[in-house]
Amino acid sequence: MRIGQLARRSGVSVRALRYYEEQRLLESARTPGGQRDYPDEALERVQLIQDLFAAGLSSRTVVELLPCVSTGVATPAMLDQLTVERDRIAARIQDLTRAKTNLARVIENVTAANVVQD
Amino acid sequence: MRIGQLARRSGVSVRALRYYEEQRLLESARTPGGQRDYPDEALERVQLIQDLFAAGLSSRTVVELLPCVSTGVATPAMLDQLTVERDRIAARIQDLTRAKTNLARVIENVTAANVVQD
DNA sequence: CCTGAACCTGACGTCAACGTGAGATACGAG
DNA sequence: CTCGTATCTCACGTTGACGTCAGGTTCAGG
Repeated sequence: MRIGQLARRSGVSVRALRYYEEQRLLESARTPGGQRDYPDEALERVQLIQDLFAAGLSSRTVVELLPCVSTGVATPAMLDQLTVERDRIAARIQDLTRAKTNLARVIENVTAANVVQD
Repeated sequence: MRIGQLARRSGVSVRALRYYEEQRLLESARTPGGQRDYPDEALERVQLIQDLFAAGLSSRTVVELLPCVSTGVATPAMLDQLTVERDRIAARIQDLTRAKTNLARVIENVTAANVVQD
């Protein structure tokens, strides 16, 4: 599969895929002409990378954790980092939940009676 | 209260407070000598700003919504934006929850038996 | 009056995850 | 062989929320 097709399938840009390779998050074989050629598993991998990015992990962290995420084998240090990140995400969820509750309360109050003309 | 004290109390940097003023998120009186002088309510306001930033709102969005958040009075457009932001946060929480579940599963699998020496 | 800490206004630096050309090469159909 | 589209490698631009440095001013205590 070439880069354009992988981009369309995964929903990320061609530029992003090249960036992932530059960051060593994703590798590719090359055609004799030098164009990237991805195996089918690349699709899952890209989606996983997006998930981790969406969770707020940096590319540096992702590149450290990807091996054990995909192979299931980890060093104690990697295991440590995994739990650190999981806890960070949990804390972030708490923050967001608080913020959502705040906004919802504001909406309640405003909806009640205080909507005003422009 | 001067800027250094507000910074210490709120836990944000002096630079950040000046930035908030630049973005019209926070105003200040001035001493005859030109130094910023904040009322006590500024502390709550800074914390609110931090909350909204933490929720992923941009300063532009915050400056639009702050009036109704603090006064409880909104135009229909503001009400709209409020719900948009609340829903965005809700969606983000979903994403994070998925990512957390993923990481937790990886941790489970790894913890089982596959921890390896460095 | 003096001094050190705190404050002031620019204005440029940072960092991550790409966006956006520029100019050249590869691929597939006809 | 040709043409159009896809892809390649630099390499600089973008965005947001500040960090940081420079050079000068204000404030409070002694």
